[in-house]
Amino acid sequence: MEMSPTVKSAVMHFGEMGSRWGFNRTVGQILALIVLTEHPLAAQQIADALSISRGNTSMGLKELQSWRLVKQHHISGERKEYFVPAGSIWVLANRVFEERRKREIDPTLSLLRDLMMDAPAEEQDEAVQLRLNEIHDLLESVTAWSQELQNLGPEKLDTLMKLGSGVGRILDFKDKLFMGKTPSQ
Amino acid sequence: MEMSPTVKSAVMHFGEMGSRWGFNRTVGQILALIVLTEHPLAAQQIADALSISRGNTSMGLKELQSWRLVKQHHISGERKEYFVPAGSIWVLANRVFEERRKREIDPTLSLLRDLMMDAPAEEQDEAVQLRLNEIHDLLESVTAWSQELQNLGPEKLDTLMKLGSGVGRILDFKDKLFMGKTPSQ
DNA sequence: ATAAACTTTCAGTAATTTCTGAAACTTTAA
DNA sequence: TTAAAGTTTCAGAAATTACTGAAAGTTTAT
Repeated sequence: MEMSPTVKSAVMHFGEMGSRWGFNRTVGQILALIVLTEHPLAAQQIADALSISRGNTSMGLKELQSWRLVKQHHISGERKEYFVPAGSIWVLANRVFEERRKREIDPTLSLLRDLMMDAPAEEQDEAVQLRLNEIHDLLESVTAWSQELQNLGPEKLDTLMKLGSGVGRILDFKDKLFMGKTPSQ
Repeated sequence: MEMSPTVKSAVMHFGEMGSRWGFNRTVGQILALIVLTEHPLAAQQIADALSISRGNTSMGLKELQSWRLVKQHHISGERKEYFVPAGSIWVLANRVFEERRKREIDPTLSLLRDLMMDAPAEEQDEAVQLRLNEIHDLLESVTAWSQELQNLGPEKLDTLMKLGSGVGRILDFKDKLFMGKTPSQ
């Protein structure tokens, strides 16, 4: 399974970026390869194409499945498992986003909650509590909002994004309309 | 400079999370310490509080300045440089967000542009081109939109976030109003 | 110009993360 | 029940990343 020059560049790049995106080089490369290949790929084909060990390939595929970016695809009559992207580009982007939120924000949110519980009795550092509170609230808003956005679904989200600077106008507008009877949050 | 137990837990946690957030343990710890301390801190104080070498502290501070999360604060009459957060929690969150966009999305966007330029002449893999295009467009929308949101400024952004599921309703609403004359873009 | 007070750099070391490949495991078919 | 075809695991090796501390550099005061 030879990679075309274009695919090769893209795969290499996704490898480089891999670590910034929360996984490692190999995982990034495998993802790119699967996404850019029209047909399902077997683990061995992936290992060959990327010149990596079979073991590493297996780990990488497991990781990608845990991120729900890649899924197995059984071809009837075949013994091997094949792999394909778990959805459209849009779905994949969403999954990365969500998964990262889980890994990057949730743990901090939970620590902050704990610290805010424990501390009042024990400490006199008011200012620190305030700061922690502020961080907590911000992270909580972001989390809630990102969930909200995901619930909108692709089409509406697209509308919203295409709206661009129009968002500002719509907000002003809404203020006028609902002035005084804004449903709290 | 002793850290209170609360500060200590938070600092440790930010250290752990550091790598997920795009910097390393030490950098995360330094950031937390500076954010949670009411008064400006000198490099040496930071090194002592965290029990890390002076050299490492210097690197960390440099990194945090390159992220624009921390800035120098000169105290008149003092020879040392002190360090303080570069702004409110909200500003800091924004900076992290923006900086990460630069490091995680922009390079890919530029690679995709290149691949889309080069390739048409050279290749027959239509499908790959389509995929790359799709990824490119998605990343571009996200980038444009995140810039849009930052331009809204804190208050409006806050309104928007607090709006929650209301966003959906507003969008329907807008469709009715501007039906047919939606500004194309 | 010198020294004191402080900062930065960087070569080498330590710690962490990733990768390999062989062994153990699983599944299917005959 | 065995062997063939495949997968997963994991101990150790390789590669990468982070940290230390000593040396070089900078700035300010005298």
